[in-house]
Amino acid sequence: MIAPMPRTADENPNPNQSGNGRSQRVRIRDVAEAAGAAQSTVSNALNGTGSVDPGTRERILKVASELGYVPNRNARGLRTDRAGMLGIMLSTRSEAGEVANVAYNLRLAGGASRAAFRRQNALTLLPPLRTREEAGLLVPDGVILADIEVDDLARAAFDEIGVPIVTIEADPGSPDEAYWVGADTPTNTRTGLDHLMATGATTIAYIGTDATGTWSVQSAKAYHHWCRERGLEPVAVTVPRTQTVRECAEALGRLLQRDPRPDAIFALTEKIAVSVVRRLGELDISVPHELRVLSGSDGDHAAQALPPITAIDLHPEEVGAAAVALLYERIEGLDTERPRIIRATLNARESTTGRL
Amino acid sequence: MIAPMPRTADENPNPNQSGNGRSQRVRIRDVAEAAGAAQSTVSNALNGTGSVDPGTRERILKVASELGYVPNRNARGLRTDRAGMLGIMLSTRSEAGEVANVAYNLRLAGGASRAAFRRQNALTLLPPLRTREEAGLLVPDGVILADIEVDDLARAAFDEIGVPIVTIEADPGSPDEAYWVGADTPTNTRTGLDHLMATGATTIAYIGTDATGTWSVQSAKAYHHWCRERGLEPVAVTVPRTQTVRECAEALGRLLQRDPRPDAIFALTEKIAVSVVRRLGELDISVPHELRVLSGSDGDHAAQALPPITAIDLHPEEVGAAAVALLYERIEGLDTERPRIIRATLNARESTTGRL
DNA sequence: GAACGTAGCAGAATCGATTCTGCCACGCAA
DNA sequence: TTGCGTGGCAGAATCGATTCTGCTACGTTC
Repeated sequence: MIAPMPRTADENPNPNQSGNGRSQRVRIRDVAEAAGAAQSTVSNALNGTGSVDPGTRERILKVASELGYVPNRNARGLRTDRAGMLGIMLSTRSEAGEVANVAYNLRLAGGASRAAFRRQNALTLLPPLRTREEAGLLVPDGVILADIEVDDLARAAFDEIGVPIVTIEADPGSPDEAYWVGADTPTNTRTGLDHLMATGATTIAYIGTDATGTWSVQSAKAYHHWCRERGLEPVAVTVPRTQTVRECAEALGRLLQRDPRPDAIFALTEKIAVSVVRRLGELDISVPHELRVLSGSDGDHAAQALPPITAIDLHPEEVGAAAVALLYERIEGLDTERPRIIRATLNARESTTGRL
Repeated sequence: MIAPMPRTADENPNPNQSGNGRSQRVRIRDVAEAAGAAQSTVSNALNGTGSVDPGTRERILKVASELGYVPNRNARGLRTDRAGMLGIMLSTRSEAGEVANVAYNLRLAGGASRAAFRRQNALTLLPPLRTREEAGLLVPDGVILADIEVDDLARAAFDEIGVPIVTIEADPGSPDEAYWVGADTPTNTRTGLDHLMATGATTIAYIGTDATGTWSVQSAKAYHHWCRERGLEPVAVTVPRTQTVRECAEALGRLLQRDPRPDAIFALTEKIAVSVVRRLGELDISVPHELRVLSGSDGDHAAQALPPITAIDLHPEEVGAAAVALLYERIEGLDTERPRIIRATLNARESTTGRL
């Protein structure tokens, strides 16, 4: 009978092949042997825990790097009870690929992905989960919830199983919760409105959506405040969250019937802004001379419209990265600054400034 | 049946708080005790391995379900040498959020995410990785590479560390590799061209991109074949992969100068098609009466254009799900059918058929 | 009736990290 | 000199699953 091979120290002559056996990665034990130290010392040296002689530490780090040591995530996780991954849910409600602001969300996820990767953690894309049972099947160390609206089932599910949460924009259902990352929407909206006024507008209308998320709600509120402060009558309409071209055109139509006719429009989303500009082209209404248009969110489509649309860049990659950072701080129980506000910038383009 | 207390007595009055202690999940040992069986038997019963008496098996499954047992992923992974996650890289090259076909990619990732979740595996979003070292920091069980072009560094990196790969569309750099999922692009292109001809077109032009990915290359090739078969002169132009509105308008301009002027355009991407239709509106060229337009990829923007654009729906969610399935089969060494072709459907709309 | 094979299960080893426990040597104070 | 505290490290326990080994009871075959 052949004695069971307890794993030889021999080099695998063919390391490229995804062997049928266990992958022959360098273990902490190998580092310890090569450095002439105990496993515990190597672990302490690499993690900065315990007390290790500086000389010993140096030697261990050198050996580990030479051997190309990478800790086994499962072993570490088993001991520390960490999954080594964060979750991100781009939509907590919509079925299929019906995510609302596609470009924003993809850039958001990209930024979060990079930030997690830098910490050697995985960012996993979670499908919409509604119940505690579903959420319990794949438990990340923490979760980022985007596009969250009132009474969100996903938030409740993760709350119940004790997974730390950070939301993108404040959760309208939990106004006291400070663990969120997003924009200073009131300020951004006012900046946009001020810009429109500075370009000569006198009657500024507003097109938002009927979504109940914080961004949408806050922006509309800020618009009304801004108007009231100036003694202007607000002229606001909303489109359904599907924001189809037709719906946007109809909303625009309602605004154009107003008397006096607005000479500027603050459109909350890129999709609305693009549809509005296109429709104005069809109606032969000159942008920006007869009507200025500004978008509350920037992206390719706004930048490439004809004319290019002035837009507020919310920097979604930064938002994603900040969400990951805040989430780790929450997981680790650190009492850091929150919420985390990402400053937006206004990209002035022809739709408000005319040909440059 | 006795209500078995997993772990020690319940001393956490605030289950929402992420406890500082180890999470109190049910372990296989708890199931074994409650069912009066050995851990090994429970494991065999749950995994369908070894030989377990049907009665015992039944009892164990019942107990496990009652206790809400969910296996610890780290412990399992440590033993089986699996990460329990797949990676997906939406762009192997572009920096930042410059993914090309945003809507397609987000739906692709959504489909893959669901499919992985159903197997209790995580789908992790990987940032663009170019080197073996980068890829070694976070090693998934397998990886899906989308938007792959010739001489792709990401493919090489994962190949070197032995991570199984499935690509979205064939890898133009490895034509013999069959582990890919995608569309039957030649057939789809011909279907679109046939549709244009069936609606009365006689001179069909083509606008593609200069990307070197298989989809782009194959479609252009199919167009030329199709023309040759019919003795028609191909009229094809390309736009840079940025596909800005301006670039698309210029490409269209070149086509309109041709004599005879085309009466139909096959536009490869949704972005091109939308830009073309908009530009035609500006030029007062009637769609579809003077010029029919068809898009090689469907999405919201095509469906909501004015007029709505006939488009080929590539069913990206299905592609993503199939990619996950094929990847698992590759990981498990199964010799299953490959490549996996997802049948596309043609959504006929007004841009070719006129008002319905 | 003895020998043998096998289904079913219990017990223990194992994966590779972190972390607890305890030993040793050394420095300093009494 | 003796005693005590402590830095540094070795050894071993531990996390929770899978899987190997071997025992027992039962049936079958000669």
